[in-house]
Amino acid sequence: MPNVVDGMAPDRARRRIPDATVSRLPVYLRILGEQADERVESISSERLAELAGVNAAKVRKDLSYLGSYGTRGVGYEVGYLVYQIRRELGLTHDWPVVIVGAGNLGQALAGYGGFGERGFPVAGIVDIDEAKVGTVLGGTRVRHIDELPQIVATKRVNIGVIATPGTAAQDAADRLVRAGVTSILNFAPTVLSVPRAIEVRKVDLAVELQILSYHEQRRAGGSIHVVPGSTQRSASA
Amino acid sequence: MPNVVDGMAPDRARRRIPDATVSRLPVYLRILGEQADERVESISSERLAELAGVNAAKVRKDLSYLGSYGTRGVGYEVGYLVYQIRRELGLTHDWPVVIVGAGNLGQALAGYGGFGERGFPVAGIVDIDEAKVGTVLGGTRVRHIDELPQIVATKRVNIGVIATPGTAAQDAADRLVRAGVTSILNFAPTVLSVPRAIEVRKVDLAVELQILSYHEQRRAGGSIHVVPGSTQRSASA
DNA sequence: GATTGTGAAAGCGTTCACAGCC
DNA sequence: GGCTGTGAACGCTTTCACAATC
Repeated sequence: MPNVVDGMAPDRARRRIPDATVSRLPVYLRILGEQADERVESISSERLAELAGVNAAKVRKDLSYLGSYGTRGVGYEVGYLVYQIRRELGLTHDWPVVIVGAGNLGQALAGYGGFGERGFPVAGIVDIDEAKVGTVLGGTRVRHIDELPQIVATKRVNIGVIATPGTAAQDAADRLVRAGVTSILNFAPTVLSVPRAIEVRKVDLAVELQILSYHEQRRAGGSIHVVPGSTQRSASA
Repeated sequence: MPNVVDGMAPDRARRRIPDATVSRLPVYLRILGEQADERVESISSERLAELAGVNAAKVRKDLSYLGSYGTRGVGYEVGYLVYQIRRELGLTHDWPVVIVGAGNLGQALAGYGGFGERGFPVAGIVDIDEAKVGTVLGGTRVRHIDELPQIVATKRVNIGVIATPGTAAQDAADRLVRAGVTSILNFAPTVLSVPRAIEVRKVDLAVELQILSYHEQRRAGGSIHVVPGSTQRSASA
């Protein structure tokens, strides 16, 4: 039996949590936060599942990887669960991020504000284009990409965000890695080549749209060239 | 048995393609397009896999769902494969999209340009805030959200993009569905409730960062409170 | 009585390995 | 000889179903 010293990680915390579960924990966390704001103190897997758009068994399995933090016949204490998920996700402190690329997307990300609120303050935004250097985005002055190592070192940045055009993305990644960043969120439509130790996640907006296009095309009946739009009721599922 | 009229969809095209494969086809498509631009006429699964950052068996399995379009001992003809993937993804014609929300993200998406190039022209952008109506973003004038039904009907829009704050996202979804949209790309951190027939995909930037945070936290050693940053060489994987 | 936690079953997705074909 | 196409094996994820617990 693992001893619990101070409410901190028992053995459990060292066991690897399945990727699929890790990707859902942030969703549970947001919902639990909202529930806490509404003074809800206890929640069942059934209710949490409903709010998260998944099924209850999945919620219970997911939460069981964190430990046995529920009470049978009752449910989960919201505040405690928030604490445990935050701890597991490493959200007990802020993770400053640096954004590479001050184009449209970089500007939007810097100006978005939601990052900082959720524990990912923008420590800096850089661009290779001298013309963009000095302009202010979301309260952060754009600096030249050559200053990347300094920003990463002084602000203790572990996470880099690539918001450059596809052609510049590999260079951005190389610079981030050299500067000491160990995780990258890549918005460019490019497969990055980085050392194995670097964690990369990719968000490709065009890919998402193309997946939707596939489903639209299917419901239109495949090869038959239906004019898209307006009065569809659509297929079954 | 559906008859094959003109090199269009054989039986194969009606078979459902696994989700995981559908999500990779756009990646192959982009790479094949780049290869075509460089006058590459034929490509092996090995090479395509390398460029896509996956393994060769996966590429072959994925492509086999489209049909047997390769040549043993040789590889795949780039141009033909591009054609087949585009057809399967429904990219033989444009899919105009409408963006709801002209805040930071909506502006970035409208101004991005990459959408139109890849077959998803911005048919309109709407906001509920009168103050934003009339301003021009990426060549498109912002219109009031009440005009949504008109835009969807006249421009034959099937895909809606939600770029509102989380609190407004469900209302945006309701309006999109009422206007006749059948697919939604949701950037708001909210689980949408929509009719089953509506296809929804979600992109949550904060979730992606939190997944990275999880991995950073793990490499830092879990409960031990390591100052993030600078001179890490990191763990094994 | 209600609800969790979890083995076991079922379902998907990935990888292997090799027959089939050029 | 080289490379595709694919059954079979494997591993991960989801779902079921029920004993354990409050």
